[in-house]
Amino acid sequence: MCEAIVSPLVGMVNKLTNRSCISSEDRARLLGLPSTARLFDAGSYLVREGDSPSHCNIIVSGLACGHKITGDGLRQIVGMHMVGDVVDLQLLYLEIADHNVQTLGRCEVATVPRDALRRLLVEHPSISHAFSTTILVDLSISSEWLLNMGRRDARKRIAHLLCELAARMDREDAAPGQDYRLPMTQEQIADTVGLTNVHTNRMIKSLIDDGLITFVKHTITIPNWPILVRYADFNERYLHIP
Amino acid sequence: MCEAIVSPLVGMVNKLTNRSCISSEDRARLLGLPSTARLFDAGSYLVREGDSPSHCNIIVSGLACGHKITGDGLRQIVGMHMVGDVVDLQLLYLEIADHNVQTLGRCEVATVPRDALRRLLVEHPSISHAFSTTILVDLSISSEWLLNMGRRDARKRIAHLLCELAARMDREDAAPGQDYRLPMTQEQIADTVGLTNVHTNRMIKSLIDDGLITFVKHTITIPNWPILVRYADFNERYLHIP
DNA sequence: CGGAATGTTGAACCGTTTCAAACGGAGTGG
DNA sequence: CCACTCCGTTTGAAACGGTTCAACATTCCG
Repeated sequence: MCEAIVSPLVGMVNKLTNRSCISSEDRARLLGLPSTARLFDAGSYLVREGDSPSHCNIIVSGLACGHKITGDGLRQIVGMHMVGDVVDLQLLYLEIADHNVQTLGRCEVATVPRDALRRLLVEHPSISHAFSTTILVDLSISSEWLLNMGRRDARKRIAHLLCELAARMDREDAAPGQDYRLPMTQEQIADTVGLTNVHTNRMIKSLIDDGLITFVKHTITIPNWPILVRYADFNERYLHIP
Repeated sequence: MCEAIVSPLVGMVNKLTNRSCISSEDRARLLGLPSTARLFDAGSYLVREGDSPSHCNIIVSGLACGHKITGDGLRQIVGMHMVGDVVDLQLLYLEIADHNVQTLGRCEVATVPRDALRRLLVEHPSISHAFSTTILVDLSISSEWLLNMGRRDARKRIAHLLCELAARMDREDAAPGQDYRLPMTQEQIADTVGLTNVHTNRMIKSLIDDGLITFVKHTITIPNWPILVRYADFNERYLHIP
């Protein structure tokens, strides 16, 4: 019995394969990309606005977020990246990054030369197809976030985010409504849903008090999934889970 | 002097060519797609959430928007489409639409069989590259909208939107700060920035009173572009205009 | 010209922010 | 092992920005 060395890119390949049909040769090509994995502390920057890095980052374990900052220093988180995600998909086709990417909690990240990845994209349509699909799903999530921030009140907004994360989290058992680890501070949640940390705290409290969720030690539990889903007006269609 | 018949797709091809390097053969292939153009009244639906249409829509003239609706009927506009845009890029790689697309003002729209377009994508990497770039720019705009809605107050939010539209509008002279036609009602602007129509009205009024903009007969004028840009905290980097 | 859609205004109300202070837990050094 | 600090959470009270509702004015369009 010999344990094969697992590429840090398996997460990425699995995710791409789920979303799109990729031949086993193409899978092998992706896994064959030169990559190095590294461990980052919570709050490390992986990409900074204005950068034009020569490497792409892929989450191997942990969580990261993309964010932007206004002229007067207010922060808005514009996306969440989970295991298997390429956090800088932007750089596949655009030259400079227009937002920052930062780890949430400790995070293992694989690095791949941008050029090597780009070469695969032009040479193998099905790989390019898979990445494009991923970008479209990101865009779709982004649209739902706009709806969430623009048209739902604070409590629903947070509930909706928690539903989405539950649905997107990579877990062995597919059933939602289980616990999941959420290595975010309440301030970061606030920056995700466009509220203040104080008000976010009150609303989370009230969700807990009403028994809709549990939130201890960075672990979210959803005791009754259908109830939270209905309350949050959550419809997972926009996630395009196959 | 014989006037050549112009394909309704020239707008699209120009836009793609601006963003990405496309050979003249590929340009010809795109222009050669079978297409039919049609005129739509204001408020016509081009795509509905849940649809899986067999055709893609491209704006030939006019303006359209994408929007989503919450469970209790509140609307949020999640994207704006101008001439040359494929309004249902989603459908290039995903099967079902997760938001609606509706015209704003009268709108000329070209229609292309989805399969024909998809075939071009797999056969010609540079075409696929161009569309992917477009999707990434849309995603980038979406992120900036999140920042705008989440972290800027009502007046700035509207000012920022008006700057963005000025910068994105397809005009002969590239200089911003000129007039542009904006065939939207204030209610639609409200639905774009996540406010009520009443408050939107007051804020637009106050922008006008302070001389930052002019807005008569669906035409926006920006008398002093740098001042509005600074006020709105607008940085066009996220538009990735080449 | 008439009716419907859109824009405008006022006043009361409420959800969210702001500011300030206290609490709790984790990690560090004496 | 305790005292200390740091960071994140919690709570209260007051202020503010944006909403709501309702009425009226204006523009658009058939």
